Amino acid sequence: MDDEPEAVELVEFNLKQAGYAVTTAADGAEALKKAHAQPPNLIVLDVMLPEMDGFEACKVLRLDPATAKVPIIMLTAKAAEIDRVLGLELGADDYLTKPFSPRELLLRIKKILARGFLEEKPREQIRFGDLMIDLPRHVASWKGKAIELTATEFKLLVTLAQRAGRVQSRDSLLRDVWEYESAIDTRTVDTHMRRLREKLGPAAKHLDTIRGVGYRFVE
Amino acid sequence: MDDEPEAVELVEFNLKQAGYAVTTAADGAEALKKAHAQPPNLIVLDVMLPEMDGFEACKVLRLDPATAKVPIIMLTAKAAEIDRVLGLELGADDYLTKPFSPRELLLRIKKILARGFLEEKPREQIRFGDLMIDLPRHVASWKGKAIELTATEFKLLVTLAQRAGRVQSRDSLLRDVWEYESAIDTRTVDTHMRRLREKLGPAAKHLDTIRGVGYRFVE
DNA sequence: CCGAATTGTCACAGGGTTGTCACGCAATTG
DNA sequence: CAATTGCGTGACAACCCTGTGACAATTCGG
Repeated sequence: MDDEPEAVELVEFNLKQAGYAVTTAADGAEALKKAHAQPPNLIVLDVMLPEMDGFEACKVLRLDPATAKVPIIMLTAKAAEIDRVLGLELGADDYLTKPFSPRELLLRIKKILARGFLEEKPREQIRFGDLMIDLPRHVASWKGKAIELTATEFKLLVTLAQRAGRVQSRDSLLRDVWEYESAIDTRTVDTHMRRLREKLGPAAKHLDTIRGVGYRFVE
Repeated sequence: MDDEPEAVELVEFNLKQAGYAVTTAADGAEALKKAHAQPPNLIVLDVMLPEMDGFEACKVLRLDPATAKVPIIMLTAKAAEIDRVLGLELGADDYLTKPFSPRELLLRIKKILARGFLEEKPREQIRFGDLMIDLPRHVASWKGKAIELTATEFKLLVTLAQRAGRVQSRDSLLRDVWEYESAIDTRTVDTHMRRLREKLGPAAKHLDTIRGVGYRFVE
């Protein structure tokens, strides 16, 4: 996403060399369209773009829910523009002044991706030792062997595992798993915990009971 | 909120000069009404007020959920009153003895606001030396080793630690930990303090008994 | 339409937790 | 120094909480 074709190619080559999947755009409008259609993990944006400049594009990217949280690295030709990048609360995550070395850009990208990936994105797979939970496949397994779980049991396990370490009260579980409004006092949660434990077998050691408080998933 | 009009004006002038938005009240009842309608960030309260004295007003402010957490600075004419301010678990955050300079008051205000705003969000983890209390995990540990606590003991410890340094009366503890309405006079609190101390072992040094008043968590 | 699986509720028992009391000691008061 | 007040302690019974077995209601698939 740059205005100089050869510079774009240079960056693209280097990033692909480093193992990243790269998509390019000739101008701001095209970049926005592509980013919206398939939000990338990171956007490198040049301030000087035909049609729509980088500042404007950045603003639009931030307003679009699809791309609002995608990290953005801005490329500026003049050092003076840095102030605008940082000062105007554009939401750019980092910036680089031209000319820059591809290696420099790579370092910045790695840094931001490392930060972002570790904190954000709900994992599609959760692993604790020999226990694996695959959300999209809706399957849990112990030492590679699948565990047959009903829909409710699976949701309960996922809810506990996603907040691993944290104690969850019965009320909170009824809200998150059963989507109940009011906290009815029944043994529903306990019963399902029992069934879940039975089916998990040795993996049930991850499920702790905190008397008087609730349940907790531990490593 | 003072009983001497000219003193009120002096304080008001100085605070506005310093950039704060100030609202005044002629007596305790009016102060309570205004504070409830639009809770301020901080309240300066004179002990000597017509209609309702500062002690009473302070108590009411603490009971009202809307103002329960608003910092309060008490102004007292006599040094002897300080004991009541601090000892009776009124919940005043600081006090000043008359006569005082506006500059002195400003300093206290700044100090309290700085503290309050920085610690705004209730911390999820509380550390005092080798003692660590993890609220979401519902775990307390000493030098990395977990301490087995019952639900009540844990809540008692958290309540004390969160108001570290302040004395908590048995009544106040019964309200916060046990959620009792009336203050039943039993040895309940004492018994649980004993059990908590036993389990804490060396960490029990943080738990002070203030004879005739209550308990306090110290560093 | 029927049978199997899933799911929510209930009663009950065991054991940990908790509130209360009596008692003794230490600190405070006069 | 004696009396008083307040706190720590040990013991204990009642209670609360959780796990469990059972069962009916519901859903789902054949």
